[in-house]
Amino acid sequence: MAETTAKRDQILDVAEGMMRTVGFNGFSTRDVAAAVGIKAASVHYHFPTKADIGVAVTERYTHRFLQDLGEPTALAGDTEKVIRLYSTVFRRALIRDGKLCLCAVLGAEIGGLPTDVGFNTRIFFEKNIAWLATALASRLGDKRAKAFAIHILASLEGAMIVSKALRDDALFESVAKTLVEVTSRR
Amino acid sequence: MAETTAKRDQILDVAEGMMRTVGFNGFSTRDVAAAVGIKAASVHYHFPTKADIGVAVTERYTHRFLQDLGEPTALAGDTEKVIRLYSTVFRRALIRDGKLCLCAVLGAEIGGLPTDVGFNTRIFFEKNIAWLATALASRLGDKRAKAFAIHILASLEGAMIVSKALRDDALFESVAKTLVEVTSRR
DNA sequence: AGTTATCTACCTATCGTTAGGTAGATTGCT
DNA sequence: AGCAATCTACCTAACGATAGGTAGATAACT
Repeated sequence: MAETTAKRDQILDVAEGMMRTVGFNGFSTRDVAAAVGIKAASVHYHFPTKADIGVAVTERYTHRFLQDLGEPTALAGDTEKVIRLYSTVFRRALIRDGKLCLCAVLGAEIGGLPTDVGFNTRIFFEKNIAWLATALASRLGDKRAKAFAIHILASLEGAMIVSKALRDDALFESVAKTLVEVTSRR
Repeated sequence: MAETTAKRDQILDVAEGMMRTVGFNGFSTRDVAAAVGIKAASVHYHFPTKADIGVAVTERYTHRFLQDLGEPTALAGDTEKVIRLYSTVFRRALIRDGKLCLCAVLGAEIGGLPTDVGFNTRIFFEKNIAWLATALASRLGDKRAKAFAIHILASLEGAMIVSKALRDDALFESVAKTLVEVTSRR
C-alpha cells in the first residue's frame, strides 16, 4: 500500500510541475504520461478526467502549504517573523523548485479552469489570507491584520511572477525585504 | 484607411480579452473568429500564426499602458502620487474591464508561451519597473526607488490576481491603500 | 482466483494551419 | 474612359496533429 500509490503520486508531482510552469491548459495528459513513463490511458485509470488531476493537485498543494506554515499563533503576532516565515515558504517554491506558486498561475488563468479547480484556487487564497490574518492579529488588531495579510500575499505572489518572468531571483528577495522594512517600522 | 483595419483591431481586442481571462493557451483562433464574426481561416489572413496574435496584443498592450501612465518625471518624485496614478491604471483594467493585467496572466504561464510572446511579457515588466523607478528616483534615490518600483509592481499584479480570483474588488483597493500608507510614511 | 495497474487500440472533437477560390474594391495602362 | 491586373478580405474544405477520453485485453502481484 506504500508502494502501490507511487505512480499516482508521480502523476501528481509531474502535473503539479507542469501546472506551475505552463498553466493548466498548457499541458496534456499525454505529456504527464510520458514524464512518468506510462501511457495516457493509464493516467485515466488513476484520474478519470484531467480536471480530477487539477483537483487533486490543488488539494494536495494547499494542504502541504499550510502544513509548511505551521500554527499561525506560534509567532505571537511578530510581524517581521510572520513575513520572514511566509517569504521562506514562497522562496522554496521559486528558488528551490524554480517554479511559481501553483495558485498564482491558476489564479491568473482562473477564467479558463474547470469549475472545481477554480474553486480550489479560491480556497487556497482564502486559507492563506486567514492564516496571515490570524498570525498578525494579536498585535495589529483584526482590521489592520487583514489588510496586511492581503498585502503580504499579493506582494509575494506578484513578486514570484515578475521574478520568474525576468529570471532574476533578486527581484523576489527585494520584495520580501521591502515588505519587512515597510511593515515592521510602523 | 480608417475603416479598413477594423477587423484586424477587433481580432486584437477579442484576443486580448481572452488572453486576460483564460490565458494564451485557453482559447483558440476559432474562438476569436467566432467572436468577431468571421471564420478561423480569415483570422490567419490577418495574423499568420496564433503566436503573431500574441505578439501584436502584447506590443499594443505595453504601448497603451505606458501611454496611459504618461511621463514618469511629471510627478516630481511624489511617492504617494506615483502609487495613486499607477494604481488607477491597474484599477481600470481590473474593475472597468473586469480583467487582469495581460502580463500578470502571461507572466504566470510564461513557460508555456511562444518565445516572442514571452519576450514581450518581459519587456512589459522591464519597462514598467523602469517607469516606476524613474518616477520615484528624484526623492528616494536610485537604489530605494528601484526596490519600491518592484514592490509596487509586484503588489498590484498580485492584488489583481487574488482580487479577481476571490471576486472581491475591495481586496485590490486594500492593497493599493496599504501601499500608499506604508510607503509614504517613511 | 481476484484485484490492481497497465497496455493496445481506438473514438470523437478540436487544434493551428493551409489550399484554393471568390466577390468586390483599387490600381495601372492605354 | 475602359479594361485588365492586382489587391483585400473573406470564404469553404480539408490537412495532419493532438486533445481528452473509453473499451477491452493483458500482465503482475497477493
